[in-house]
Amino acid sequence: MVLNDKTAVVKALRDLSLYLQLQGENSFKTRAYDIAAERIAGLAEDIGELVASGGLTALPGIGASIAAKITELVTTGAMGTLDELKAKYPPKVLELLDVPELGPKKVKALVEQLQVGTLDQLEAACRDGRVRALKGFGEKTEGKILEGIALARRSKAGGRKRLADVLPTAEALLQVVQAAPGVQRAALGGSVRRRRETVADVDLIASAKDAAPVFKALTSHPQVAQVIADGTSKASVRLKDGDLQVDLRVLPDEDFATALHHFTGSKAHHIRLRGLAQDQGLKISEWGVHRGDEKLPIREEAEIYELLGLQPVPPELREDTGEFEAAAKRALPTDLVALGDIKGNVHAHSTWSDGQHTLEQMAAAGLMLGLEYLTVTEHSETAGYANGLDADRLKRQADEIDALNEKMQGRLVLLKGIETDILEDGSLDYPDSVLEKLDVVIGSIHTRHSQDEAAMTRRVLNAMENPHLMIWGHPTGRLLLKRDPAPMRIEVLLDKAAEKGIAVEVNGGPERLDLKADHVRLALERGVKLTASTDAHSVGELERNLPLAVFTARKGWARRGDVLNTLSLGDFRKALRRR
DNA sequence: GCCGTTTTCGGCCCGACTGTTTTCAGTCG
Repeated sequence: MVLNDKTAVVKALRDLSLYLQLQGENSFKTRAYDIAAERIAGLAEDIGELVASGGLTALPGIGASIAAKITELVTTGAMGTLDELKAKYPPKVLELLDVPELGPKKVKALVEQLQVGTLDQLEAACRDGRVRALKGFGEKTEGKILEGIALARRSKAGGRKRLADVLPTAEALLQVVQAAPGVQRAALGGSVRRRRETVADVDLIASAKDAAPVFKALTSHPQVAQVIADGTSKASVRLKDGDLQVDLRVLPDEDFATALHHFTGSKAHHIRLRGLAQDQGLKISEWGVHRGDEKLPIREEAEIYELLGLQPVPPELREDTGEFEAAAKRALPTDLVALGDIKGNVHAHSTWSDGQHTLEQMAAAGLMLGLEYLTVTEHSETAGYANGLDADRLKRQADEIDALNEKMQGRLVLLKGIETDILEDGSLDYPDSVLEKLDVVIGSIHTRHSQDEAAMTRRVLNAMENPHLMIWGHPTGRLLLKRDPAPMRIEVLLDKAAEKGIAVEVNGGPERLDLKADHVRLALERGVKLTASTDAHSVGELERNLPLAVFTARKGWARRGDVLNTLSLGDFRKALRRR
């Protein structure tokens, strides 16, 4: 085993697909590599173990050929086929594909006929007018490529944005569309609706008899920087704020459900669903479900699934990661946790440590949100950077909590807790004599994220041996688009959490969403309970972060009963009782 | 390249929009 790195395998497969596309290879063949890449990306198991056990070909979409290439990469650190292809092209050729308007065919022409190999060279070729001289290119394409180059340079990080950063804009634009003249129904679609943790654009779907005024409402909006496309059923714009692309579709109301379904995706989900439809002599597109020339009336999305003998699939679950198998057996969860199920806030900070608002302000905000209880979990002593509490200040805070609880007369109850650091050796940051007095003990890692996998795993295993640990906070420590998850054997740790009855947090901090949805599923398979936590450092975050935690839990197939803070106060405390 | 209770060969989701075209290719989602 030379390269036990899942992301490297995924990247190699994706790159291989791109190079083969540049070669002009059969699209079904290149898609096979993309499908395999997605399969590996969604994999929870250790790629090295899978290779060693020979289990790769058991995965759908991975046959002998791709399995051999993955095995080669993992065992030798290189993939011969990929290296040979790379050698045929300029080293940075794939970044040309990041330019909107440029796909494999156009890039191939540019590389072969103009010897263009970098964004800079492509820009120069456009400015010299050499691009427009190529067959299939013209003046307009040249201009669009120039714009695309600028865009590609601006969004080097792959162009994806955090869900939390896009959601407010998306919801505001939905309101703009809903308010447009003649709109009957309107909804968000795409990866925003599926609650992907990062999204590339915003999809809006609306129904109206006359589409023109609806398109106008979007294209004339003051936030719009550029209108990319403006057709009879679709308009695309780019917003001033963050280069965010927004696509709007407007259709007759009879097509709304199938259009919404279509533009919700995912692509992988559609490919499976349409394959199943074909088997039954049906054709599904955004324009409806057809049997031959007959168009079947579809009023709601659920009818599409029922027509195929499937249980309707909630948007968050439409990723082709097992939902079809479950839907065929009618085994999909029908009680995914929802925002309205949450009775208490877990994980909050105040001015006692690094929060922005006082305990009283946080309590008042919790009350306004209709919560029954709120766990006060400041940082612990070692977290000096966050004004962590020593045992003495923790005691004084307890007095303030007692006073506040008395004042609120049970309308909202503050629970005494701590977010203790899990120290480098896995010990917690306070002696048992302090921890045993607390209602809630969250253990989190805040330092030394760079320990290797074995050390990090041992560290958390040790922490879980502590009978006072109740909740494992933001388990992997990742920061979306910023910091990778800490290396750790997540399955081993979730096994341990299940054994010890430790709950695992789904942290709704916009940058965290940790556990992530894939890991939530792993936890649930083991019977581990979750908390949908806000990790709120201000009253605003109490409200903002809870939906994000709930969305992430839902996307991981969490049901109401899997999430401890759906319980009322008494049951929540019982569920957290120390071992 | 993957896959298979009709198939080990012959399929593989489907359509809109744009620009370069004289009927369509490429890109996108």
